[in-house]
Amino acid sequence: MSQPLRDDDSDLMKEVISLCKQRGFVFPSSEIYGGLKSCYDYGPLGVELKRNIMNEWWRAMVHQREDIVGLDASIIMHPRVWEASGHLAGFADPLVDCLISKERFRADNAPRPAVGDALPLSCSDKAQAKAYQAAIAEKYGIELRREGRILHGLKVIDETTVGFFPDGSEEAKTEFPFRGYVSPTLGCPFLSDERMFNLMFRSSLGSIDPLDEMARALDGKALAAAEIRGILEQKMRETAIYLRPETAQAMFVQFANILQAMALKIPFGIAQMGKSFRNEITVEHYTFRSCEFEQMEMEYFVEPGKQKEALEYWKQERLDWYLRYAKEKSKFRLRRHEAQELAHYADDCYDIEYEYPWGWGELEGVASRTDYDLRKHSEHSGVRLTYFDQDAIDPETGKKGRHYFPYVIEPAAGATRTTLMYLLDAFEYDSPRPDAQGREKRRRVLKLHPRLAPYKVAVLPLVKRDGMPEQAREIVQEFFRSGVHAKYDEQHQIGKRYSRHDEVGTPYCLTVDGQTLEDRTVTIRYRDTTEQERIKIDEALHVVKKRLEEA
RNA sequence: GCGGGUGUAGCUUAGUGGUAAAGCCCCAGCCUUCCAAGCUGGUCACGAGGGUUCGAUUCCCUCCACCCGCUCCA
Repeated sequence: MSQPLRDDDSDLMKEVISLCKQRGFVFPSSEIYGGLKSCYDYGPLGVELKRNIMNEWWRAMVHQREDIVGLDASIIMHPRVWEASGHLAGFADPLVDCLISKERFRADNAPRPAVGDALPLSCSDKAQAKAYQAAIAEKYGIELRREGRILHGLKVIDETTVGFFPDGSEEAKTEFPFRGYVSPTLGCPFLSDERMFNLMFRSSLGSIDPLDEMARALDGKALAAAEIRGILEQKMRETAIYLRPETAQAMFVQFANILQAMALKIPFGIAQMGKSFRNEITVEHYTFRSCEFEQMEMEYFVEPGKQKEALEYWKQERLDWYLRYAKEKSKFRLRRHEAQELAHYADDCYDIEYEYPWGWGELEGVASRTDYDLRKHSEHSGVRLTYFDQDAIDPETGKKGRHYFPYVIEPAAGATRTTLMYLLDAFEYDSPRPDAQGREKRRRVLKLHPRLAPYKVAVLPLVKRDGMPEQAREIVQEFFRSGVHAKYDEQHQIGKRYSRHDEVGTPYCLTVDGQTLEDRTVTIRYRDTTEQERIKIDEALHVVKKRLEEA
């Protein structure tokens, strides 16, 4: 029986991060220069794992069905793509810091008290209330009345003014500018300026440095900061391009080409995997949230009205896909978005979530995107991005033949997240058991699904003599030729080699021993049970392939 | 970005105002015929930059990175 790591999962992340670095799965990016925030590199084993995961996705989404085709679009697209999609405007969130409590929040989601409302500041406890009371007195010269953990005295006068009303007073003693909202936790109107955090990476296309243009535009002018910003923004825009914040848009932008080239009939899908980039406000949890990440997205186009059943289908299909390779099935769930949680383009959405060591977090969003994207791109480009269905009845004319914007169901998965998730899922310490010397040892093993494992098979001479290495090399060559990723290993004693392969998740070990030289048989050892069987050399490749196929 | 914590070898840890110890790993050799054995030898570290000091890994400052919250969402 396996047991969870220690008492809880709190050290699981540490263990996995450490293993990843030790055994070549994931390294901090640019580490010799001190690392770079949230950037990680996939090492020799990590790249295999991530690739295997992405290949499995591609296989399930594209190769194993007839209604989905692939795309590999340029990461840099026309800037107008992002105007049309709403990312240029909508992807910039106005963020504000509360000057008293220091909490950071989105201005558009903050509570908006009405004119005439009192603004009690609710602190977490008495001590905090006292501290905030003092801070406000010092900064703004007003003495709020404290009642337990609440501070009283502020009131909204009109849309742009709050006042300090000492006890019993009808007249505001002091007035302050009011933004129309307060900080969510404290309820405080003393706020920093709104700052836009554009989540897209901006660069410029073209070999001419836009800085020269900017310098010329500003030369000799005495301007205020806002005016300078306006000019710079203008000059920047002329050559600005953006790194895509999602792979999805290319599939809408290429909708007409793909439809035409492939003669597709609705319902059909377009799938794409690749890098995306977002200037996250905060990065966290190792590779879980980073500015550069990899996605596996598919846009599934359906007739308007059929989106609900397609959503039902895809949310289940995608959950099943994760479960197919997972060890702990109970750590997955579907969670439907609340109405106010939905993005502006969505009419419904499910998240596929995994219970990470820090709690439930998203792996994939399966969103019902309506016809928003195709409609927008059609408006902005002037190109008709509708589908003509000759059998459908046009609801307006009642006749056969209908042009419409297809509705879209989008399963959007995080490939980097999925990679982290399967590492966490596979990581395990076996129960302690005595080793050959009778000492208690716990086996550290990555119980990755065989098709995800970096090495499929290790080929090992039992000892480094008597022709065993030669025989083993012959066997491993056969695997190389057939494209099954194999590893020849002759260092250290056999037990150590087994456990090293357990640690990186190699599901099968083939061992050449004395008997091999007599009857051309080898032992095959299974990672999860450590049990062994004897098989013929000539069957080894077939046996491994079959196991991989059936796993 | 703000608040709190952390930073010594590939990994896990010890330690000191006089340039550092161990276990595991790794490398070479001996030994070894199935689950991290043993023996011998070896490589490798005080996150970066300033300051205080005769002297800093240790004290101070700044930066960088990581972890935990606020926020985000693939």
